[in-house]
Amino acid sequence: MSEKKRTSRDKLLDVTFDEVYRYGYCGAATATILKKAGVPRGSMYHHFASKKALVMAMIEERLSPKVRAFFDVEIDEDLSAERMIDVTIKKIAKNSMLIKHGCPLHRLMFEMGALDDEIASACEKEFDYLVGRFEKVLLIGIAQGHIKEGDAKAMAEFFITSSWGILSRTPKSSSKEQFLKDMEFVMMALRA
Amino acid sequence: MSEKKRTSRDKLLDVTFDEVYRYGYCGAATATILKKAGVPRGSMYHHFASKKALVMAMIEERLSPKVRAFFDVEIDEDLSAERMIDVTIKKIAKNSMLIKHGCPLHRLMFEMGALDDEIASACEKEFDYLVGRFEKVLLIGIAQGHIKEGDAKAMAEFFITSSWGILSRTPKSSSKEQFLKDMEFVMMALRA
DNA sequence: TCTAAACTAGACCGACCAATCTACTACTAA
DNA sequence: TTAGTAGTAGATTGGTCGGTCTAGTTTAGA
Repeated sequence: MSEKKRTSRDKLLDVTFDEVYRYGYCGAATATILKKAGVPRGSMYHHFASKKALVMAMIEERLSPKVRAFFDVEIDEDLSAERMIDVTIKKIAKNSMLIKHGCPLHRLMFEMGALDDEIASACEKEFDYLVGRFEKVLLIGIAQGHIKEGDAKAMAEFFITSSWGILSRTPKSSSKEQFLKDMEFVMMALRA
Repeated sequence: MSEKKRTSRDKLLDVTFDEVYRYGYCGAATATILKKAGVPRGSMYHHFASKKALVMAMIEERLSPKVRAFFDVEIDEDLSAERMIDVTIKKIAKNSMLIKHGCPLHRLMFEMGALDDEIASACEKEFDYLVGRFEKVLLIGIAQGHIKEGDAKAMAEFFITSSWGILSRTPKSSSKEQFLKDMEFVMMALRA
């Protein structure tokens, strides 16, 4: 497997992530992706059967790792659950793209939810992963007595969906300070 | 001003609301809108200068009233603030379109936030209205002692954005029960 | 060195997009 | 009756969309 092969494919995936994040699935044009990646049409359709296939690969190889890197709680048994979540929140707050344009997974999931089952399912899979991770942390928190007793999975889903909503304001009206203030409310609902 | 004139314009606005709600601004095709409304192209461009102008009118004359009808808190000084909010939550929960496809204002605002300033501003105006209404109710709640002391505007923004996030799951994974459960967490953050 | 597969390259295709155009009809007021 | 306006009607336009096609180039193994 040559370096060039991977390079061309990788460029396509990188640019596709950016374009879909910015303009959505419908708004992202293959012609633009091709131009920005500096890759000819034939190469794209050699590597991917269709625009949809390109986006499905992008979800798995770009969006998923990025989202996990930012939204995932790093579990550290030595820390309190509250501290682990706090670190995650601060990490999100530091990423200005997330603050201004929201979570890319949320964007795609919300747009495609009713339009394409396969893309929606791929997004849901990521959502479920994040929920699972947060659930684990919340269970630790409940055991530690820092988090309210109750359905940890439901709490995790509340945490992620409400965070997504908080992050989904217009770039103009969103800010790091606003986000942190709102997340404080979210935590109030979960703390024991 | 004839009846027919209003009928044609109205049909266009009604169908535009549906199509934009379902497929987004980019995904909504004027050809489809025209076909579903049973209105010829010329009529549409007689009433509206462009697709964007059509959507701007739709926001003001359809989306805004609908969103206010569902998301707005009806202020009733005889009730407790908590009860007023509870009525609003129950009203949202009863609307299956909102539960399955999320808030149409949120959809458009999230899609267009970075793509068109005028549409984004029109949406923000509605957001600000809703925030203002909730703020008023929360201030009543604070006075009554049912709601936590604090920045009522920030609380109102938290309430709306987190509700939007909670409502923005895929149609497959969203349900009335899930929504009510999640809104209970939101209220936990606000109750005194 | 030869061959097959992997990959690049971009011209090209029909479908569809928003928007324009000209012609026509219905209504209204002078 | 007539002139002007509001609205209907849909064919047409230029541009963009995702996707196909054929040809050329590079790479890896026999």
